[in-house]
Amino acid sequence: MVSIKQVAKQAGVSFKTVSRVVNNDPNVREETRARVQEAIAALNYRPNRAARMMRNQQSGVIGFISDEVVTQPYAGDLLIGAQEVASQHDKVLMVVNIENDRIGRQRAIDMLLERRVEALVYASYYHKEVQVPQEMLQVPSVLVNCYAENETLTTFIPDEVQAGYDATRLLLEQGHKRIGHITLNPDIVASVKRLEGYRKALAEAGISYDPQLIVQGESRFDEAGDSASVEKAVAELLKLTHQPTAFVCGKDEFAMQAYFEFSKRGLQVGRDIAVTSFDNQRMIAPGLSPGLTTMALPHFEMGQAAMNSIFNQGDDMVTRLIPFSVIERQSHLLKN
Amino acid sequence: MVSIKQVAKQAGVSFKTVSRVVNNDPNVREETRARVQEAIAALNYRPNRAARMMRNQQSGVIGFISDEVVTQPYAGDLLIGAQEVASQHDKVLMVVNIENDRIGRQRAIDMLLERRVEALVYASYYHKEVQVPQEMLQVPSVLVNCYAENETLTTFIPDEVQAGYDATRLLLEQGHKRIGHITLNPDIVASVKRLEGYRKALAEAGISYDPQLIVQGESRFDEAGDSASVEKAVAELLKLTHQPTAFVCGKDEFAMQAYFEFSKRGLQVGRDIAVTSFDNQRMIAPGLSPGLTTMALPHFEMGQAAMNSIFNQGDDMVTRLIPFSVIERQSHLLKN
DNA sequence: CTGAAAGCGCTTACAG
DNA sequence: CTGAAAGCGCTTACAG
Repeated sequence: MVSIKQVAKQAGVSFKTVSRVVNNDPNVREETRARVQEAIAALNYRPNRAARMMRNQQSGVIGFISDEVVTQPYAGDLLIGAQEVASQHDKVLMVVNIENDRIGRQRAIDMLLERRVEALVYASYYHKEVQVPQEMLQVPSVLVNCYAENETLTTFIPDEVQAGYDATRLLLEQGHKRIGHITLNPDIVASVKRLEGYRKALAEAGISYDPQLIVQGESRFDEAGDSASVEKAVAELLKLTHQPTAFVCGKDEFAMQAYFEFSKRGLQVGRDIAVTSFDNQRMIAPGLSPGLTTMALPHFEMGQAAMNSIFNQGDDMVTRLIPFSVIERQSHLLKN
Repeated sequence: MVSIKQVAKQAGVSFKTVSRVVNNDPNVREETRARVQEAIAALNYRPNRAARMMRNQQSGVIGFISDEVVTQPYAGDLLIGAQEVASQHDKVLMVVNIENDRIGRQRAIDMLLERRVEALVYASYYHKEVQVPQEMLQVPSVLVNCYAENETLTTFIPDEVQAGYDATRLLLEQGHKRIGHITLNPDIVASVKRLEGYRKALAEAGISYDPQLIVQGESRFDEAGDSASVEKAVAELLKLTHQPTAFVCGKDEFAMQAYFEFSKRGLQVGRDIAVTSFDNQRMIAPGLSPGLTTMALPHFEMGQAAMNSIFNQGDDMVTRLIPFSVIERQSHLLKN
């Protein structure tokens, strides 16, 4: 790779002058600048960012610790949001994905700290609690889509309660009074918080809460995609004497399976039953018929917000709730 | 951040001695080594990787240009595979995701080259042709899940023909003679090559090719997830006088929609109709009932292979086909 | 407007 | 076994 000295030699100036041209220092004679620029173009010179930053005592890189965000569907939008803001500030992201047996958290942080990252983003593919490694505190750090018990770091998480509220509200507005809710694994935050939102919406509408309408679509030990549990959940809800006319599904996969269960029974979403859901999996939601109305996780927005907070160090340590987007398709409406 | 000099001072040695200890040079007296290590621990010293690499004229970083691989479902496994191999070689990945309006290709390559990446991986989220920017040729580069017309670079792509063959073969082995094929957009490689595999399997089984059995599930201008086209495709195939008894679906989303179309007509996959598909979307394939038999794209393996080729520069420029994995669930079997 | 010196945090020869 | 010098590619004062 060609260095500043070679450019200087080619242009017949000192390497300091080349540095001036590269950095747009106005104190260079036009004629000199042109000559240097010519040499730069001729040699295809690119300033060595690392050398420059070493002198300035900053690396220009931000560490992004990905707890599977790049392998889970669309959670990668977290990264995109973060990258967008970082690149506006002329920083580059160094991504390390950690996963069970592969690269561990310790290794990831070591690699990043040896590179002198200016800040650290720790992002999880689903909303959960994490143990923050002590070393993260050595540089400005934020948590995205996850939180620490002791609240030591600025945190960005999705507003699950609001999402649960919205998903339920959409159905209430259509006049439904009996709304079934097929929940996620009860150990995860999303499950608990969304149920809270569901109850809040009911309460607000003056409808009393009926625990019979709440069934788990996912037990604590479920394999991903186990369709048997949704099958059972739907069966259970439909055999109630006072049947639900609408369903809030814990995720789009549940909704997909529920559509099948309805279909088996001759029931049709959009005609006999209304459905809302969570996640907006682009693989599923638009492809169902009718299209699935669902609450999209604010992955991109969380990534952006997290990175913005890094550049606005004035902010105190806070936990910020980022709203879901309500993606309205047809499944929450009934047409006769 | 603490530097080698501060450690030296603390330990009462020259900074060169600290360097020796850090690099496990045997020529250090045990007692000295112990003293230095103590100082390192006390100050929580971490060698500055960038400084070290600058002296050695290598950055230790490999550029990963992601053409949406981190945002598309499971394509991120490409990154994971690449990262795994890179980290075995003590290299770290610098990921830049390029996307329409956000960061462009030129910008991405500039950022990476300014960081003096030792090699470049260009990965696409689906198998397609790309224009390789000239600048990529300045460093060792490989293409993953995409290819260049002029074959200037080592390339790793999925073996579409074999996958098409396998998907069809599974059905032929069950005795099916009439196999419908719902294809992807005919402009993409996967569509063409898989059809080639389909025909090869038929020919081998001595079954003549019937163009009536081939319908597009996706037109050239389709929106993602448009369910209308699969609805039409299935209808068209089922109204043939000599109906197909099995279907090869171009992707799992098609299969999901086809399941619904069958269900509407009282047909059941696994009893009346056999299905195979492509992609192994974990969001869909295991959740369908019966579970969908599908060809999984070798994302992880392609990432690994690409990175390995970077470290084995002996290899000549080649195009290597990476096999899909056949994920057998129940949908290709008929049980009476 | 231009340049020579010093230094960022390291490692690579070379001395002792 | 240990250290002083030089240098990687830059930028930051300071001279002229």
